[in-house]
Amino acid sequence: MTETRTLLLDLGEKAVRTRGYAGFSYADLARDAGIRKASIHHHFPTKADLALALIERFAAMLADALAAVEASAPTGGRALEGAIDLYRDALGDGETMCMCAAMSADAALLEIRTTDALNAANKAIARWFERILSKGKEDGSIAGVDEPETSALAVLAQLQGAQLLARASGSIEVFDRAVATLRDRITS
Amino acid sequence: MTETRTLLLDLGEKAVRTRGYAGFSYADLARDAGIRKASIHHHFPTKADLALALIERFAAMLADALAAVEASAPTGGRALEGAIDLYRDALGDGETMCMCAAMSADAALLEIRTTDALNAANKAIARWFERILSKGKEDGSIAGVDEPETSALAVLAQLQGAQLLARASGSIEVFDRAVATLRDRITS
DNA sequence: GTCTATACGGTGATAGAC
DNA sequence: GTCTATCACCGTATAGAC
Repeated sequence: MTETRTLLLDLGEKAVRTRGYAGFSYADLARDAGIRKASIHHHFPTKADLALALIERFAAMLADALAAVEASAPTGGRALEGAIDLYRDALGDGETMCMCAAMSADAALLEIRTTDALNAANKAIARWFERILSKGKEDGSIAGVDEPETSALAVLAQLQGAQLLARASGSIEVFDRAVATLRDRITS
Repeated sequence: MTETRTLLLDLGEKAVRTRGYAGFSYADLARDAGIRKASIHHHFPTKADLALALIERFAAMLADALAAVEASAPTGGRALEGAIDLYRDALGDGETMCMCAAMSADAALLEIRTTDALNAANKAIARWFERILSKGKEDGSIAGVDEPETSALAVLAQLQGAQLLARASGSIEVFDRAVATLRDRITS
C-alpha cells in the first residue's frame, strides 16, 4: 500500500462523505492530492474501483473501531454510548456522513460488487449492535430491548437517519436531539 | 402550471429520488419527457431552479398526505401507522427514497435557498410527528413517548434511516424490519 | 413552447514519454 | 509512479428561428 494510494483513499473518502459518489471527480481529487488526473488512474483504474476500495477500507476501519469500543466498554450501555459517539464524530462539522449512509444514498450509481460490499458492511454493523444490545439487555444497562436483532436494525436506522437530518441542517445539535431517545435508554 | 412543467416535475422527482441530485441530467429528463434539453430550460432556467421547485412541491404534497392521514385516523397510533406506510410506499420497489432523504444526502451540492426549503420541510414533518405522538401519548395508543418533541425527531430519523438501509439492500423487507420497533409501540 | 445549433468547460479514461 | 497530451463524450446553459 503506497503512500499516494493511502492519500487518495483519504481524500476520496472525504469527498464521498461530503459530496456523494456522483458529486466529486478525479479532477477534484487530483487538485487536492497535488498530482495529475492520469496518476490517479494508475492507483484506481476506474472510479468504480475507487468506490469499491473506499467501502471496503471503511468497513474494515469501522469494524476495528467498534471492536475497540466493545473491548473497553464494561457494559452494553457503555458500548452503545461509544457507538453513538462514533456516529456523532463521523458528522465532522455537520458536513459529512458515515460512508455507508453516503453510499446508500447513491446506491443506484454503484456497481453490484460495491453495493454487495456496502450491504455486507451494514450487516456486520447490525450484528455488532445486536450483540451489544443483547449484552445490555442481560446486564440491565440498556432499557427497551425486546428482540436484539430487531432493535439492532432500528438503532442503526435511527443513527443513519439522524446523520441525514443533521447534514440537511448542517448542525450537529439536530443529531444530538434525534438520538436523545437512544441515550436515554442507557442506564449504566 | 402547464402540463409539460408538471411532467418535468414528475420525472425530475423520480430522478432525484432514484439517482440523487447529481446523478441525473437534463439529457435524461429530456429523453424521458420526449422533448429537447433546451425546452427544459424554458420551464426551469437552471438545474438549481428545478431542485428548488421539486423540494417545494414535495413538501406541499407530503403536508397534504400527512394531513389526510391525521384527519382520518381515530387515534394517534393509527396516524403513526399511516405515516409509516407513507414512508414505506415512498420506497417503491426499493429503488427510491423520499425526496427529503435524497436531497439531504446531496445537501452539499444544493443552493442555500434549497437547503432552507429542505429544512423547513423536515421541521414541518417533525412538528406533525410531535403532534401525533402527543395525541398517542394522551389517548394511550402509542407506547414509549416521553417528550413528544424529542420522540418526533427520533421517529423521523428512524424512518429516513430505514429507507437508507432498504435502498442499499434494494429490499423493502429491510425497511419493515428496521421500523418493526416503531409498529410495536402502536397499541390501538 | 419547442426546436436546432452551438458554446464551453468538465468527465472518466488512455497512450506513451520520462 | 508521475507526467503531458489527447480522446470522445457529456454537463449545463444560451441564442435565435419557427
